[in-house]
Amino acid sequence: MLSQTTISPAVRHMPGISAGRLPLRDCHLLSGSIEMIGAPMSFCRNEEIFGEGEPADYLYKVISGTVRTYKVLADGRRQIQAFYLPGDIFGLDTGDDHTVSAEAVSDTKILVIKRSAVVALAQRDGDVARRLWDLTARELHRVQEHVLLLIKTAQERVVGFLLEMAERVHAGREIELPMSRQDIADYLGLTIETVSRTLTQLATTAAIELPSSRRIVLRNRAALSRLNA
Amino acid sequence: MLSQTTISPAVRHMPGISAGRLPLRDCHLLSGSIEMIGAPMSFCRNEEIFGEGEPADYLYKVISGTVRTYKVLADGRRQIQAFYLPGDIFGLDTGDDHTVSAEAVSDTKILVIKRSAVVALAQRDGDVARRLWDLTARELHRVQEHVLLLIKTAQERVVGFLLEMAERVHAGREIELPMSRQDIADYLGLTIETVSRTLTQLATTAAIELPSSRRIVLRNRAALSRLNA
DNA sequence: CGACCATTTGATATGGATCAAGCGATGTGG
DNA sequence: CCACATCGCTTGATCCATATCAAATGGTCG
Repeated sequence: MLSQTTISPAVRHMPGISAGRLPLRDCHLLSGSIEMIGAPMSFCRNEEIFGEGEPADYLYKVISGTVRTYKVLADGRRQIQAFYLPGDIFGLDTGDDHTVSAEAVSDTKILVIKRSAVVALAQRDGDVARRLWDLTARELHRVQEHVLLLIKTAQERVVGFLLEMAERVHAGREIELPMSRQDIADYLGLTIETVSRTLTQLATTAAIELPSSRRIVLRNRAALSRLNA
Repeated sequence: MLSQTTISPAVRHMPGISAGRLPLRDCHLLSGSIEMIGAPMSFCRNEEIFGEGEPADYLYKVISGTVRTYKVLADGRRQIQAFYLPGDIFGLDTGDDHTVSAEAVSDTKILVIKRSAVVALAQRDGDVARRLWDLTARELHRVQEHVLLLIKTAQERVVGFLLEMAERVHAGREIELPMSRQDIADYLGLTIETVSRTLTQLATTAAIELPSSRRIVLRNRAALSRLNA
């Protein structure tokens, strides 16, 4: 059982914040048009950013690196809800308390923003409020796509994941995955073995190429899209 | 392929709306505190309310009956995203166009509200904006729970569904399901046969009772919660 | 080089899908 | 009022995709 009362590392580690003072800094919070107060923080690989059940006093924007949010079921199964890449905002999937835990997938820099400041601003400024709503609606849409992934076959899930990642990192043909096979498996509701087998099978049929386990070349996007159901 | 240009029945059938005039009526849109403009409409069993890809110009509040929203994959599989019961608001899971289709599960009365009116109101009134945000966040939370359901075993999914429905209809021990086994199956990512078998098995172990196929008595909630993982 | 960890590969087991038949309620026409 | 069609649901038999268990491989760091 996860503790309901621990303080999130994002607060623990940040001098000044727990004392009620936020380091002032201008930065673009919401897709680059609203000036906002935030503090940059660093997390190393696998470090916890916040835990399920903790008060959700902050919003987070990924500067560099990758973040995973997840839940662990009673029997130990872990479901990854989302991966957040540079530019993505997370932590608004919530009411008063976090309903998921968040960890750094790789060494990560994150902008931490006091939620109450944003909410207060939104109360006065309709545009900010609209932005917050849009962000949440976008997140909702993403989770709905995730639901669709989870009813598909293993091959369709893996292909869907690759296409999603390719689009989000907007790389060319080759993508660098920041997460492990176990992370991918827990995101797709599969086992690590099935993910691995599916990737090698895709490589065998020349749809992809695997220069290394974390690098994947999309060799035939048309074929992949066809396999995406 | 679903048409991208058809007009939603909610608009087609409503005299006055397509002509730009909304019947004026006071009603409580957002959990009962904001006066809003809306028009009541009726849909009979299995009638379409709106279709995927249509412009999302309205929000909907269920007065009586039940609504399902769903997507159909290319190969014909149908995934039900949500069931909406009396009091629930749907149609805000979207940007400009509906990303899902909506149908009446049973004969249903729905309040139809012009989206632009709500958005305009939210722009001026921070409380309304906050309400919209909350509603979307709540929907997000619901979908995240749905994701968790989909990685569980068949028995856990069915039990989870029963407990969810019991809570939402806040009935006593006996719940009346408005939807068919096929609807339940498409919500849970299972087949109709597996849903049926799981229910009879739960009945055999005395966790539930099945007076008729649509009526289910939760005989042992503690046992059910234990089976919920 | 050797330990460690992530990943791949192989062999087998199993939960749920699929295919197929039976059953019970509801409705319709004779 | 009954014979019969229809539809939703249940039950049975078999199959298959993915999980599970187990071992081999490979890459990284001391």
